[in-house]
Amino acid sequence: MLSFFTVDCVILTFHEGILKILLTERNEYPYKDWWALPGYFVDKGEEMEDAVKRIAYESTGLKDIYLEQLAAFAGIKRHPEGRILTVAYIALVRYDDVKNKIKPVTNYMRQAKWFDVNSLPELAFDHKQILNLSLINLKKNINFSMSPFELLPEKFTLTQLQQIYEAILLEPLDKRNFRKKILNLGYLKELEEFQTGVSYRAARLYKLDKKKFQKLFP
Amino acid sequence: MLSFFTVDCVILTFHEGILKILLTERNEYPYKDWWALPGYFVDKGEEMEDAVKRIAYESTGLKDIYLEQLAAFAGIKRHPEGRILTVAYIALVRYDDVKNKIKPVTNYMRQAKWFDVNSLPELAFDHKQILNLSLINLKKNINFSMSPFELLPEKFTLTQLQQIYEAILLEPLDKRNFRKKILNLGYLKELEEFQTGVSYRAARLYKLDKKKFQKLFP
DNA sequence: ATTTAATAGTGTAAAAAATACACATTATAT
DNA sequence: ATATAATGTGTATTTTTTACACTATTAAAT
Repeated sequence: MLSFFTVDCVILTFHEGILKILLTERNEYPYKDWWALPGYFVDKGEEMEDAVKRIAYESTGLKDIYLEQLAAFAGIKRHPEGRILTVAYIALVRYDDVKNKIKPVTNYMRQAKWFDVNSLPELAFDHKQILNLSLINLKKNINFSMSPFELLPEKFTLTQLQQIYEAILLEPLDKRNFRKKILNLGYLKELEEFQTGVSYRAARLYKLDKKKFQKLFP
Repeated sequence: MLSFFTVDCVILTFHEGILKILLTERNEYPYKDWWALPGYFVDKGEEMEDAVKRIAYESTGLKDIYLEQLAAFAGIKRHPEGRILTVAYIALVRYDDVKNKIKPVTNYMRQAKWFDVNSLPELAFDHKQILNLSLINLKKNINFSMSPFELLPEKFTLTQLQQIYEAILLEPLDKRNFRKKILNLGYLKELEEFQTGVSYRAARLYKLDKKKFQKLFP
C-alpha cells in the first residue's frame, strides 16, 4: 500500500514584458480536452523530482530546468474520481530556450501552449488556485531567490531584469532607483558587451555572479 | 486507486528562551520505539488539514492551533516499506497552553515529550531533515508571519518577544534597536498592565493588533 | 532601613538604504 | 540631417539601521 500521487508543474517564462505559463490540453478523463498544468502520476520507482523533470521535459523539450516545490494539494474534492494528492512545482525557463522547441505530444496531453498569466482559459481541477499561489510565492521570494535570472538569458540588460521584477511584483519601478539598488547588491557582473539587433541605442549586458549571489542568500 | 499518504507535524513551542519540539515515541513498526514527529495516515474521507489538526490534538490536547504547510516529502527510500509520501506541517503552540496537558496516548504513539530543538534524540524516517527545513523556514519568514506571536501568550513583554526572535534567528539582538523597530511597525498595542510574580521590576505587557498586522502582511 | 540582585526602560549620533524626480546620450531608420 | 526610441545617469531628502551605556524599579536578603 504505497503512495500514489501526481505532480503538477507551473512552468513560467517571460516574453515581451509578460509572464507566460505553459498549459497542456488534456487527452484523458477527467477534464479531457481542458487546459491544465502539465502534470501526471509519479511512477512507482521514480523520485518525485525526477517525475517533475520528466513532465517538464515532455512539455517543453528542456532538461535541467529550475524547480522549486510549491505545495501539496490534497482536497478530497479536487479530483472528481476521488482524492488524488498532487505536489505542485514551480519551474522557470528562458523564453529563448523554449521558443523554437517543437511541442511534444504524449498520450496524456494533446498539445502544449503558452498563455499570458493574465488571460487564461478555464483550468482543470484546482489548477487555477495552484497558479495563483505560485504567483504569490514568486512575488514573496523574488528578492531572495534566483528566479528573475532563471527567466533571463545568461547575458541580459538591466531593463530586461527590471521588466521581470515589474511583472512579478505587479508594480512599476523607478529606473534609476532600481539600477542603483540592484547594482549595489554586488552580484551582477557588468560586461563589455552590448545588445545587438535593436534600432536604438544598444544597452549594456550584465550577467549574474552566482557565487556572490549564493554567498548572500545561502 | 486513491492517494494514500501521511502528515507529520513539527509542533514547536517556546519556553525559557529555548524552542522546543514535541516528539512522540512510536508504537508501530517501522521505527517502533523511536522518537518521531507526531504524524499518521490521513483517513480516506478526511481533509489533510483536519488530519493534521487531529494528530496535533492527539499529541498536545489542543484544538485550533496555528498551522502552515511546510512541504511534501516523497523520497523512495524515506520509508523502509516503500515510498510513503508525507506532507509536513509546522504548528506553533503556546507553552502556557500545553504545559499542564496530560500527554495523551494513542495506538500509534506511546508518549509525547518536549525536547530542546538543539538537543534531540535520533529521529525516525527523514524527520530530522523535516525539522531542519522547518527551522530554516521559520527564520526566513519570521518578519512576515505571525509566528512569533503564536508562541507567546496573548499579553507578553517585549523581552519575551525578543527572545523568540533570537531563538529563531540564532543571533542576539540589541534591546534598544529591537524595541524601536518592532514598536515602529505599529502593530503592537501597549497595555496598562504589567508582569506579575517577578522579583524584579515588572515589565509592561503588550498585545498584537491582528488587524493592523494583517493590513501590513496580507 | 539599607543593600543587593535582577531586569526594565530609555536617546542620540552616524551610516546606510530608500525614495522622488528630469534630462542629455546614443544608435538606427528615414 | 532629422526623427525616433530607448539608454544611462545624480542629487537632495527621508527613512531605516546600527552602535552604544546608563538610570529606574522591584523584591528579596541582610
